[in-house]
Formats: sequence, structure tokens, C-alpha cells
Amino acid sequence: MADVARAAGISTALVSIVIRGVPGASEATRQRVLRIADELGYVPDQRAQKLRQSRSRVLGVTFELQQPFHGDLVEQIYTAAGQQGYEAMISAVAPSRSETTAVNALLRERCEAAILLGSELETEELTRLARRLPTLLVARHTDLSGVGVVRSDDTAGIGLAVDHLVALGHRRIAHIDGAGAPGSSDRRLGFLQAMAGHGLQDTADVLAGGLTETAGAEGMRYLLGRPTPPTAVIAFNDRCASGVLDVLARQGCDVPGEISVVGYDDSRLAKLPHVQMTTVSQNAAELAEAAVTSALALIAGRQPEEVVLTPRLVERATTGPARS
Amino acid sequence: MADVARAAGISTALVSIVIRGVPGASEATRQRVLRIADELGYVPDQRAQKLRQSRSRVLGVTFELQQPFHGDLVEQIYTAAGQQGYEAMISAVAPSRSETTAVNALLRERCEAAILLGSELETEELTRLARRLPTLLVARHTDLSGVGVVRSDDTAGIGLAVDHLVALGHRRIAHIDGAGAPGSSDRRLGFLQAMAGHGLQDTADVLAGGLTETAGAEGMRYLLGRPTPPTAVIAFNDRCASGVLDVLARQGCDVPGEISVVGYDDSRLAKLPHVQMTTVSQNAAELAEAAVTSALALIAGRQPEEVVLTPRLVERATTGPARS
DNA sequence: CTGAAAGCGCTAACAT
DNA sequence: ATGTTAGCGCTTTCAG
Repeated sequence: MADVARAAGISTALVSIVIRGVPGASEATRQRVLRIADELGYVPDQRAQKLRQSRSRVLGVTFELQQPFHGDLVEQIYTAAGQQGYEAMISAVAPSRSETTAVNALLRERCEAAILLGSELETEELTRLARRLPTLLVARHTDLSGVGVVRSDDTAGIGLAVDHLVALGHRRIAHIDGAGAPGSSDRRLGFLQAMAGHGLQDTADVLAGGLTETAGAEGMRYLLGRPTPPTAVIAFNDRCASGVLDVLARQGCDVPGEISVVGYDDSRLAKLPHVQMTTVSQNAAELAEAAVTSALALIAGRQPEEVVLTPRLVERATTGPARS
Repeated sequence: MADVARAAGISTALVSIVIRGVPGASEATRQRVLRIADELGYVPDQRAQKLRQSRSRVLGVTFELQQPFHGDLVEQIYTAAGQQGYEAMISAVAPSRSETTAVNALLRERCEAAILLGSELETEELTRLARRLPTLLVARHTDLSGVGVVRSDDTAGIGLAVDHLVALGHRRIAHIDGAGAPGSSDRRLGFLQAMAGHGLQDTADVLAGGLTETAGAEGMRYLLGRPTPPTAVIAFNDRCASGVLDVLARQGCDVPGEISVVGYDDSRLAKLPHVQMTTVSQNAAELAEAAVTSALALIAGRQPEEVVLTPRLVERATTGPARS
């Protein structure tokens, strides 16, 4: 920046004004500075900017590297943050990189708030984090006061899936759940409630699953081994449903002719043209926008709230009338 | 930091010494400062640290949000960078976030080098970037001098796949390629060369594909429409192979009984227990380590090199003897 | 419209 | 072993 100022024969303060695009420089100077900056390949040092400003205008986001739905969310959060004049700084969680590590990286960057996607942080650690920093949980439940939550109504979402299948004539419906994953208990509950609502509590079947293709595949294989397999399966998420579909395809089992399958998330996997999965959409764009808005509200000092969005059923090609 | 110093009754310089764990403080002071820092929840401001130090010790990494193999690489890069005393700062590429945007974010953070995974940046932009910053391309080819490259030998990798299939008795082998994706021309070439090497140039079949499940599915459907479909398919990558496998499963086509399928990358998708895909491994850990090492070499001022790793065939369950 | 000066939180020389 | 000082690159009063 000093170089630019020298080359333009003015002070750095004036360069700063031009670069930031704030009023306070003559048009002539503005043009000249911009040209010189470009020639010199000057890019402002973000660290120095943020350091000087009291507010960093950075939102920290942790996400799981291998979860397609998190990918969707991250993409939308970049956009939503940008629209609000914020920047998103992402920090990945993976088998060899714990959520704690990911969060600490954000802390050191002085983010103004942390947005945790599908966090599995323990209560204690979450509390500690929330004391330091406005914290927002996306797609996870918590009773903790002091922590904001943005999620879609998982119970209702599964209800949508059940209603849809029942309307198609299904009665023996199984749910391969998410084991201990965030949201899994809500979805399990939603399944049981909705089934009971249709008087089908006796043919409601819940299986321990997980959030990977593997869990879905195992669950489906198990179900096919039953004397009377279900005519429809609701998986915990799209990845899990992918595993289910894969097993069915290999067994030569027609979908949806013999068995209907419903996923959850409406992630990339569900939209693939050759898959066309019926799924419950937690509109990523909407969730992301709500997350950013809530995070900014927390930063502004407002009390943490729980924002619950309404999921929507996306009917595609993996569900159909029950075979009598 | 000033708070900690005040609470401990010492200067900030001494606190700094303790926090960084460098020698120059008495054991008693060290203990006390650490305790107080912990009580106060003090976390050093990374921006200020980096700003002050001439070197940021940050490696910037761009990756594609929805590419499982990139996820594998990112995870390993975090580890490899950490081992070398560096930090990885990731910046995602997605349909709504261009590579240029992602790279600019890194530039503003004053990374010491940029590691671009599977970059599709144009020559001109790449050149400009490389002039500003040591730049390393992973899993992509380039003739550009001034840019480091770490990749595995794609030509040889596909050769491995061809050899394997030929040894199993296959003769009619198709390759669904990556269209214009990084690495696709090498793999296409490797396919044709290897087939020719076995005298099979007449039954070598190359189809335009892409790097998604959709491309694989379309390619496979097309191949099945042929009067004499191939007995084996080599896909551009694992995602593409997933699409192929999916179509085959739906058609009730036995894999590997009727058709063998080989992927590329040995990503998460290939390892799924219910998939067990035969694939060519570009060992993510090895690539990541080479990438970090090369990046550091560039930073140290060494000339850009091209590091070519040897791929390895991972035989799993999607390939078998050709049906006569 | 422009410039001088102070300071964001930290570290690195250099004193003591 | 500890403190003092200067300054990383920028923004922000405040004067001119």
C-alpha cells in the first residue's frame, strides 16, 4: 500500500480511501490510484484490515468434508454471508480432524460468530464455546440456552414422507435411522408418531442405521432377509438412501415397483438424473440464509433463538403405489 | 494479551514468550501465565501474529466442495501441513463460487503458497497467479513453467487398469472419459496406448463422459444400447464409475459377471463395503504430502518441478474374468 | 480533498 | 529472566 501511495505521490490514507471505495477522494485521484494499484498487483492485506477494524466481519463455519449436504450448505452460506457484507471462513471436520480443532482454528481467526453444521460437540464444550462467541447450530437440536439454532422440523419432515407413502397405499414401512447422529431422534420420533397417526403403529419398523451409504446398505440387506419385507423404506438421509437403493438394484428389486424409498436432505445425491430420489428437502439456500441472518442477530446482541424451517417433500422417481 | 500480562503482573513480551512456548521465561512464570491465560480464555489473535511475522506460515488450498476425492486430499493436506509447522487455509470452489473468487480469498490472506486441487484455471490467470505467489497444481497437467505440479501418472494408471482387464480375458473395453476435465486427456491417451500395446486398438472404445455420476450413467446407457456392448468399462473417476455401476445394477446386469468396471481415485466411494470398486489409487496421503513438500520447496525459492507419483491398482469386487 | 499520527494485537531486537 | 521499543499493513480520527 505504501508502494502504491509513493507511486501516486499521495499518502497511504488516501490510497486506503480509494481502495475501500468510500467517499473522500477526487475522481481524478481515484482513477489514478486504482490504475496504479492494478499495475502493481496490489491486494489489500486482509489480516491487517481486520486487525485494525474492531469488527472482523468474518463468520466461521465448520462442516463435514465428506457430507454432500454440508457442501450444499457451505456454498449457500458463502453467498448469504457475502450479501450481508460478511465473509465466510470455513474449517473442515474429518476423521483425522476433530470438531474441536476446527473450532479452535476459527477462534484464532477472531470470527465474530461460529456456525456449526451438524455439530456433534458435547454440551460442555458447546457451552464454553458459546460463552466466548455467538454460536449457531445448524441442523442440530439443543436445549442449551445461549446457543442459537437453525434447523428444519425433522419430525414434521419424516411425517411428510410417511403421509406420502401411506397415500400411495403403503402400510409396512421401515425407517433406517441415523443412530446417534444429530437429528436422528427427532426423525425417529416423527416416524413413529406419523405411523401411529395412521393407525399403523404395528407395521412401523425402526432399524438402527447411520448417516452413510454403508449403514443404508446394511439396513436394507437386513430388511430383505425378513419373511415379509416392508414395501417402503424411509432412510435417515440421502446418503443412507443411496445405500438402500444400491442394494435393491443389485437384488434386482424394482424401485418403486416392489419397494419405495425416501431419502432426506435433497442433496446432490438425490438430484442425480439417474437416481431421481424422492426425498425431504431441507432447502439448503433457505437454511443457509436463516443461519447467516441468525448469526448476525446474535452478533448484534440479540438473544439466541431457535428457528425451525418447514421441510418439503420432493417427489421424484423412487416412490410409487404399493403393490397389493 | 495485555489483560493476561496485567493479571500476571508482567510485560506482554513475556506473555508472548510463554504462549509461544519459546525459551526465555522461568518455569514459575510460565506456569502462572498459562494458568491465567486459561482462566481468562485467552486465545492469541492469529491475524496479529501473522501480521507481525514476516512469514504467515499459511498454505492456501482451493478444492471442489462436491468432489469426494478433493475431500480426501484436503484432509491429508491439513495433516501434512501441520507436520511441517504450517497451517492450511481452505477456500471452496462450487457452481456459485468460481475458482477466481476462491483464489482471491487466499491472496488477501497472504498465504505463502497456493495449492490448487484439480484446477481448471485458464493459462493466463494461472500465469498471473504464479507470478504473485508460489503456485502448485495438484492432479492437473500443465506446461507452464513457473508452476509446480504434483500428480500421479494418469497415463500409466489407466494402463494398469487395461492390463488388469486384459489379463482377465477382456478384449472389448470401453473408456468413459472426463471430457475436458484436468487429467482426462492423459487418461484417454493411456487407454489408447495400453490397448494398442495389447493389439486391441480395434476394440478400444472411447466415450465422452465427465466427472460426475450423471456422465457415467449416460455413457453406460449408451454403451448398453450397442449391438455388442463392451465386457469392461474404465471410467474417468470413481464418481463416474458409480453412475456406471448404478445403471448396470438397474438393468440387472451382473457385475463383474457380465461387465467389469474400473474407477479412478480410490476415493470414499470406491471403498464403500457394498460397492467394493476396483479402482486406480492415487494415494491421497501421498499426493497431499508431496504437495505440501513441493509447496514448501517453492516457498524456499526452489524452481518449480513436476512430481509424478506412481498410481496403484486396487483390485476389489467390480472386475472379474471376461465371459467368453 | 488530502495528510499526519495513533493504534489494532502481536513479536523481535535490544536493553536491563 | 524480564522489560522496552519499534513496527507488521492497514484504518481512523483529526487538522489543514
